[in-house]
Amino acid sequence: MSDSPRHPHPCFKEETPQHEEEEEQNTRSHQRLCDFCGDLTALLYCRADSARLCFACDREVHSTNQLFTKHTRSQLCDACDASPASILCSTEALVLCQNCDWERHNRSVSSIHDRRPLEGFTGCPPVFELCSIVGAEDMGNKGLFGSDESGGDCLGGSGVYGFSDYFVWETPTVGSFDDLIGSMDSSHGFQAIGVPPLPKNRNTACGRHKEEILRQLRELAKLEPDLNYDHEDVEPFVGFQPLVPEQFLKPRNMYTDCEHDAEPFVVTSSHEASAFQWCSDSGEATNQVFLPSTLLGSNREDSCLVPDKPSDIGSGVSHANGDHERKSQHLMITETSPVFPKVASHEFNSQERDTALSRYKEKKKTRRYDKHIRYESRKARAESRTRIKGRFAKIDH
DNA sequence: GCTGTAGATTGTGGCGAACGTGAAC
DNA sequence: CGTTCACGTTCGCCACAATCTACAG
Repeated sequence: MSDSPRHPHPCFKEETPQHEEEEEQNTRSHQRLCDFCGDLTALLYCRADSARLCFACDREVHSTNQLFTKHTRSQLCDACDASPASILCSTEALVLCQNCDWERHNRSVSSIHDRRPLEGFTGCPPVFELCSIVGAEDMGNKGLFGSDESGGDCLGGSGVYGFSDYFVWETPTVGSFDDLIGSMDSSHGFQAIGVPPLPKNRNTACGRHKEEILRQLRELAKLEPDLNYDHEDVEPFVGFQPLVPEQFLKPRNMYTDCEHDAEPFVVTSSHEASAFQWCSDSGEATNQVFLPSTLLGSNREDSCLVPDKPSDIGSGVSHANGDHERKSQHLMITETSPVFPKVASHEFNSQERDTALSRYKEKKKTRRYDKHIRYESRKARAESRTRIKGRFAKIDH
């Protein structure tokens, strides 16, 4: 990741006038040609292949055998054109990789941008699913399917609705103990964070190359034999198999762009998976919180079990940071969860839930998944130090 | 509020041990 | 089913400059 830290990152540039920006964008689209055909603009990035691909080549490459379909692909970062995007900045309408996101939003002004994580996808999803994935559903309806009757959601209203939910995952599920910790403050205890209604614009996951995406999807749609199937009747996961059942059961795959991510979202049964999966639109289901299996252990409950008061648990871990303490947090919750008073999650009022939710979102926005060097001088120092078996050696003066 | 000082804390990377996982038997 | 092995991943260790914090003047 730290390929060339000394070079100014593409994101690190001054504001430019619009025409310069457009010009630059044109130049950039030439720079991000598909590694496979070398012709079309690359819009996706495959980590496994370390390749930038256009939609057509992506389909070609990853449909060749079962193994390739497991490759996770993401949109290509709009800023550096070289890394898989994992963050969507709605404010700037950009999809960004971790580095670019950090550099772009590190500054106080831009840090308030509306950002959320993006997910990759696997398999060879049909075009209408790709529309979902890249958040081009509206465009998809009009441009690909030639129908706008479905109300702005090409899958909307039907049972297959919501694939993009997995890719633009804003649903603030408690994913790690960090999140739980982050949800605690002096005024809150170990709060249940409900699953709120999905954001209205959650499907908008396109970045700067929205039009090119649409164009390529349209081309792809021409090649797709049966595009006009009935979405209600269609087998929703055909050609897209691993995504819902398996991906959901393998949390690391869900966060394939976030290898350091410490928020394993584990759904340990199909029942739970479906609960999370389909109930998001109904308010009734919003009380469910899923905890990582490591936290849940044998004490897992479908509802979140939390103490009324922050008291001991909160004070014990609220200041915690660092590996050791994080480990002990895991230990703590695992071991102490039996003593949590069992409070039905619906007993938490909506205001508390909203507060917890907003804290979660804020934390999620600022979370960094990759290693970040805070002090370059220390890094330089560490690199130049003498070592014995990897350990820093004492220098005799 | 500002400045200087002293002490405490943090962060940095490479190595190897420990650990986890899956396959083979 | 239990054991062994191979392989991949995670984590602790180390020294010390940089940074932070508290306090006094």
